[in-house]
Amino acid sequence: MTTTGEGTDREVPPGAPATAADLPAATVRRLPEYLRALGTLSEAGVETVSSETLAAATGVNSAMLRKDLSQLGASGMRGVGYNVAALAAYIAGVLGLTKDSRVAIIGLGHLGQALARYPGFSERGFDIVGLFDADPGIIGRDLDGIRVRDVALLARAVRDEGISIGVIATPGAAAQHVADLLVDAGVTSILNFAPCVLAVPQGVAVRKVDLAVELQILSFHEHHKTLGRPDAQQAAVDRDHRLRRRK
Amino acid sequence: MTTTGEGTDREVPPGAPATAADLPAATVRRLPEYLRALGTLSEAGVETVSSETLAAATGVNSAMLRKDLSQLGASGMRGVGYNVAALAAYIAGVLGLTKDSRVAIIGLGHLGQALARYPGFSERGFDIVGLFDADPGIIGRDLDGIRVRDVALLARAVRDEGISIGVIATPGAAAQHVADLLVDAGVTSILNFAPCVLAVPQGVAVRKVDLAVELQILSFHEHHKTLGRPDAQQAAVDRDHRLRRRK
DNA sequence: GTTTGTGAAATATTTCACAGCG
DNA sequence: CGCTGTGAAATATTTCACAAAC
Repeated sequence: MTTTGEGTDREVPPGAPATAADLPAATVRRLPEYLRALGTLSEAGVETVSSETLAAATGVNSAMLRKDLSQLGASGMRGVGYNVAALAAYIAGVLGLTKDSRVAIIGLGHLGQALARYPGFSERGFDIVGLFDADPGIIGRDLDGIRVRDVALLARAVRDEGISIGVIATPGAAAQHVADLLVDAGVTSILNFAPCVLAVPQGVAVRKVDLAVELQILSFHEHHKTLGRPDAQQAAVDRDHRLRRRK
Repeated sequence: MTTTGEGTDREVPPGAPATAADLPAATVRRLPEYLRALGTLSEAGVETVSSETLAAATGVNSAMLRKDLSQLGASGMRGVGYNVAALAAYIAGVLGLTKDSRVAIIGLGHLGQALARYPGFSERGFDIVGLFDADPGIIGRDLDGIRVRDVALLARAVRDEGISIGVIATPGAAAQHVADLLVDAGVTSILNFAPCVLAVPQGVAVRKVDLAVELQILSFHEHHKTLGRPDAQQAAVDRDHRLRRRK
């Protein structure tokens, strides 16, 4: 068996499994996908799922899925599959989603405002409790019941309101300054939408999302598709096209 | 043009270098970062940059940067570094950014509206020329001079208006249908913000951005930081903290 | 002297393929 | 039987380290 060797049987303690501390980064990236697919299955009333089916729903290879789960310490039943509800709860525990996290968004231009109103955050356990901007024209504005505050008040709010995640949606030029404020206030998880690399101390996790970068990567593929082939291979595309739809 | 052709051999044709077709995916992901950093340097009046400096500005190892560039076919000067302007032009060529791409956004809820107004797209060569939604309450609305059309008109618009990239910002339930419409209309590059896996035929490139997933990954790190250590190691964090800022 | 370009080593990640459990 | 769990093989990616170019 994996590790956890102990007592009579694999009763998973509420918090998180003993092992989960140093999962491969690639595995961690996939866990939220698994969780989402499990949620869909659960809503559909499915109680058990095979690695093959769950892998198809998340776009990965089934062996990789099994390996990911076994590294987590989760377990299925041979010949049967995984219990959907139990597995979802287990993954949620590993991801630390058993209680909601409190999030601040800094920078309320178009993107920041959209993020502040994005329902997917609260649906998945992230409470947006603070909105901050430096622009007097934006400070004081009300977004879905939350008032935008002066970024000068950020540090205190982080401490007083238990904010653990900062989302930076400012222009690139302001992003490093905001990151410094967040770090000084004790935030160790940052999601950065500004198009720049942030310097932060060891121990602070930063994830970067750059929307234009995604388009540029698509542009690369587009460019080399039309470049590499005059027009061929379109047949194969059309042929496969009817295989999609439904899991 | 791209390489500033040198004499007899390796005259790179305007479009892209001879080699660029099958770059490692990891390299392609980094090219937009390099390009952005080069743009910043260029604006600052810098003419030449070493792999060490450019790597620092993009958060990668300098050897990897050099390997990436040499795989592209780009070249620097030993003892000197890379010409900023030439390298930027070269990478832009490889990414197919020499001419603007035409983009449609489907789904104009909060996120879609923010994307439609996001200045970073047009700044980096992506023209948003079509906005589509299925909601009669949104169709007809005007966003920064572009009118939102009925999604039923999508296929024709793709063909008539030379749209090559589709951005899906609908709820998950509608995303696969929209993807099918796009694919049927001939779009082969899709950026998907909906929280679901899209099935598309071979030859269609899909990139997925799920904002909640990013927060969940941060949650994992946060969870296992506070879990693994009662409170230690904060000293090291604070010590390093003053090393940031400025490259 | 500095910095590129790159083999070779080290890691990380994915896939195969099958023993073994339920 | 079908399906999990996992060694071992295959790939992919990153880092090291140094010779060659300027």
